Amino acid sequence: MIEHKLARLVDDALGRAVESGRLKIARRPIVEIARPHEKGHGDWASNVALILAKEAGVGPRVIADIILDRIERPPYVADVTIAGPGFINFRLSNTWLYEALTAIRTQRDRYGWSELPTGERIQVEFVSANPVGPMHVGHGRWAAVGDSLARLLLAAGSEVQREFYINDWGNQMLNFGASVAARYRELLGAPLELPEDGYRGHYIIDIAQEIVDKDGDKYLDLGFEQQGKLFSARAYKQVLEHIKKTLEAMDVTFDCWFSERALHDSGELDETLALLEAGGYSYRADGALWLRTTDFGDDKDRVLVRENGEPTYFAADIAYHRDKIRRGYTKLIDIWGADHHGYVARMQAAMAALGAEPGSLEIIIGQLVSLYSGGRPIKMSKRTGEMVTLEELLAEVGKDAVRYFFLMRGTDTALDFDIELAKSETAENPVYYVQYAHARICSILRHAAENDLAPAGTGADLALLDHQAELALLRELAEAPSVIMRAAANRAPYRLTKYLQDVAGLFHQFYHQCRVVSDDEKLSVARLALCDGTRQVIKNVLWLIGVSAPEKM
RNA sequence: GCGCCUGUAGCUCAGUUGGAUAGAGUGACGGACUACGAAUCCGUAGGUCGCAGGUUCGAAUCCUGUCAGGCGCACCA
Repeated sequence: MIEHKLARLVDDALGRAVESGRLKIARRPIVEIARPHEKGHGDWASNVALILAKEAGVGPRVIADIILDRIERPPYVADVTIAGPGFINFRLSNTWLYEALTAIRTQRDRYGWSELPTGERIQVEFVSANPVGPMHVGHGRWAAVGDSLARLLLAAGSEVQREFYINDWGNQMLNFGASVAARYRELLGAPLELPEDGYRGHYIIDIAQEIVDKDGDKYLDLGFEQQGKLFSARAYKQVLEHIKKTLEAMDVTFDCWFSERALHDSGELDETLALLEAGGYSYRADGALWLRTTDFGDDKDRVLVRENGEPTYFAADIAYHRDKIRRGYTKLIDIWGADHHGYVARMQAAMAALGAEPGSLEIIIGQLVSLYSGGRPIKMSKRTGEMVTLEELLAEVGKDAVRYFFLMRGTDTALDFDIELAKSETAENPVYYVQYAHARICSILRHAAENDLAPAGTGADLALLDHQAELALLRELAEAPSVIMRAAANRAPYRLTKYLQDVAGLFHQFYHQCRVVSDDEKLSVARLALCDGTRQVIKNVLWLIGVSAPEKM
């Protein structure tokens, strides 16, 4: 990437300045190159002279001068100047932009991807919705964020595995089963005896109805408890299938569906508890077994095994993370909703107790989603009178808009999702703005083909692209690799939507200022190459957020 | 009471890890199709970066305090 080349130029000059004794500093700082906001300040700038001023005991402009005198100027550097308080500004010649365009059109679907593997094996665990009912819109956000993050990490050169943790054990499962049993009895004529904290959703009736349809009153004589066990085992699979289908409709797939129950059955949970005890991290008090999470920064110790002998969800979760560690990932990423943030400290404490390396578990907390319709908040589904489900949202606004909207905001800010806006096919809707740019380019390329024109191959006269709109677009396209790397490093897929809007905007501007297919064949061919490169970049970045790149709309 | 997140244009939000004159979209107003997609583009207007201190060459960004909103503080998951 160009900024790395420039950083090296500055760093080399700095090295020479120090060697010659002209500049006295103890340590050379990491040279950072940034894009100035103001176009008049050149294409790239370094602030290294300002950083060094204090230590060197001379003014930043003096230091900048010293560096400037020693800096190399390869052909792609048109000009280096000092400005303001001591910024070193680079103006680049256009050749590097043409090289970037050629790279896009050579690397194709791989443009923007890292050429070097990181050597990391990263596991991303996300959604992990309880299999006791339909997913809500919040789950959709974690699905979009988690899947895009996985794609980003892959592009950044890591090996990635996606995992869904199935909470198929514990009170909620019993409760779920009991709720189905109550509905089952009701359907067969008995009065409704829903458990106090039972599930009230209509889908429970649907599930019970299915059992009635298939097996009739076969189970009616069983006790309430037995019915519950039987039905929960049977119904959760059904719900899980439903979850899977909904996620697939979002183009989100998992490499592994990990069962909590399996941890109990395999003895891994007991093993983990024994391990913690052997390490001296647990103790008995008030009839329960506790983990000393306060030793690792939690504000109170946490129960592992209840007074009644049942392990807590936390205990199972520790066994689960131990299992992950043993599978050999170099990094674990969990994506949780904001309603679980209170759980972070104890989980990190447990990781430390397990002897995991600090930082090996990253927990991303996503803030919650609120639904709106034309600016008015909605909580309930019109159809069912219950929570709006992810499935309904997908059916209503479509996969592309759902994924795009879920990635329009930083993960740590609350998200307002306006259904009417997502459905609208107008300028207000950024999904269409970006997709329109892609479709428009495809249309131009089709039009060109009808006139026997094709984008220039490599070695064509790209230097004809010197209109300011062309150069601005080229500059933006050339940034894709660093945008992608930064988004991956910051676990911030939402930056991709911003970038897409910038690229699409610059393309539309270019389109209005520069006629692509014209009588000037050479210029047409060069501009078609620019169109083709833009199309490729939009397509690649859309893939990273899981949104389609339509050729027609 | 404690912890996490968030306060930036009328509205919804960016702001690339501390840089130069804080940016988009939308809404409002005014313009641009006899040629490649007007789902587009151009122009105008709009700011005490919640508030008060501090750190330094330099702060929307870091620190402290404070106000406001969201979420959470289980032997639930």
